[in-house]
Amino acid sequence: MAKSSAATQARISSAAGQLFAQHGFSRASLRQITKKAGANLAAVNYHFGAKEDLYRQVVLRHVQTINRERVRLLAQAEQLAGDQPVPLRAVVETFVRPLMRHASDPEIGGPPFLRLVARELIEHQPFLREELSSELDPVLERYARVVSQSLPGVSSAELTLRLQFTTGALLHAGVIWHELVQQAQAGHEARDLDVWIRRLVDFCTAGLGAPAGQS
Amino acid sequence: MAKSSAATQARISSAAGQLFAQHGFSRASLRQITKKAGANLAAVNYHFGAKEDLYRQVVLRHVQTINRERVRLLAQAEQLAGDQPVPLRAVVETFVRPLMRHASDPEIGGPPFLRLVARELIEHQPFLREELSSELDPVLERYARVVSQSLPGVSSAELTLRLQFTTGALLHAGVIWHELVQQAQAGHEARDLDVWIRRLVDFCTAGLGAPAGQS
DNA sequence: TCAGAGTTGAAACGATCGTTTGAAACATTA
DNA sequence: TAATGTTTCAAACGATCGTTTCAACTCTGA
Repeated sequence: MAKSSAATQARISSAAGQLFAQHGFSRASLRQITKKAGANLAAVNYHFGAKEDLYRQVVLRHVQTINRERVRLLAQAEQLAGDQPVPLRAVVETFVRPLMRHASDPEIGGPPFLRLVARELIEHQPFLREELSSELDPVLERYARVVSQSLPGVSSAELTLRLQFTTGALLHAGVIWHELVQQAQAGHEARDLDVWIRRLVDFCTAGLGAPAGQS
Repeated sequence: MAKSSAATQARISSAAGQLFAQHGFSRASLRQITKKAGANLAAVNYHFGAKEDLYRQVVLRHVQTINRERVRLLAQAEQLAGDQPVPLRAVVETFVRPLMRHASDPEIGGPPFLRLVARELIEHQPFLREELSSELDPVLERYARVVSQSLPGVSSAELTLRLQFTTGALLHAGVIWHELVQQAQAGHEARDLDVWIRRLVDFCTAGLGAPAGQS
């Protein structure tokens, strides 16, 4: 019986992921979600508790997946660099690529999910703010340390800020990329994602390594 | 009698601006708005039509104010440069400063309004998408032309994209700046805004002028 | 001064929302 | 098979929403 329960939860979670991403927390109704999932309306409250709990679970699942992949790639790059500092461009790649890949893969999240993350960073829904911070902040601090080794001339406060700017550029880029792909009736696929990532990495690498303190 | 009508509309519009910014379109209710404005619930539909019309008016008012100031500063910078290309850094300043100033001035919009703009660029509410695009796109194209003169080595497509990245970094920076100011119990005020803008301009200027096409 | 347009007000309408309820259906264990 | 715990289901609850209605009020112009 536990099998049926898990399957229902998975269907609801998947449908919720798509509808929350498309319409946001308050506009995606539980009736929409359960209908798309082929489940009963009451199933959400039975399996997940309140609507907020379902939302929390969906958002954190995406963010955790991306962050795990980032940490994995970053460790790999560090190993490759040996005792030299990791090249800045390689660090940025590990920061950008997992999120863009996640956004471009319909299997795991698909383009719309990026809006979900971007929206969440803007809205900071009170009931999820802390959990999201405790998930994101350690990774950002890790990146700040690694980047500071590649850029010894830039202060720590400056780098923390620039990583935030990078995050903003990345999120906005992802949202726009999604819209462009939708308009351009597909046809490009994976290669274009690589071009997009390269341009984004160009931009962010230069920004992170900018000469500091001009007037 | 027209005087009373205009005053009521202004109170509603102001209250709506604050509440839409804080809670978003669907979560800010007309009952909240009219209560804050000291007006009757029916006054919104009487003076503005539907809730969507009120929202549209509020968002466009902010965006138009910022864009007018951008164009003004850009023309001023062009005049100062004579027949030389405008220095890239100066162009970025005219792009960044009006939005950050608008966001930091409680009189005209205040910090929360930035969330409203950022959210709108993510959500693209269907009923306002076109109007917002027709307001933003010409300005972005204007900037693409000016920047391309300062950066003759970068292709037009690349620059358009980099301006989008700049927009993303700018919006995210504004949202975060608002949160930090709230946490840090003020005390810093205008000087800190300038530091913040300088750092953001450092980042974006370097990003826009990045060497293109690395692997 | 008085008819009439413009504006405000209280109340209600219909719709949708998240959540709860209690019975039916199901699988599992004794 | 009988008993037990788990999951599904249809239905309803209470609350809130945007909008409409229509009477009361206010000010203008002849």
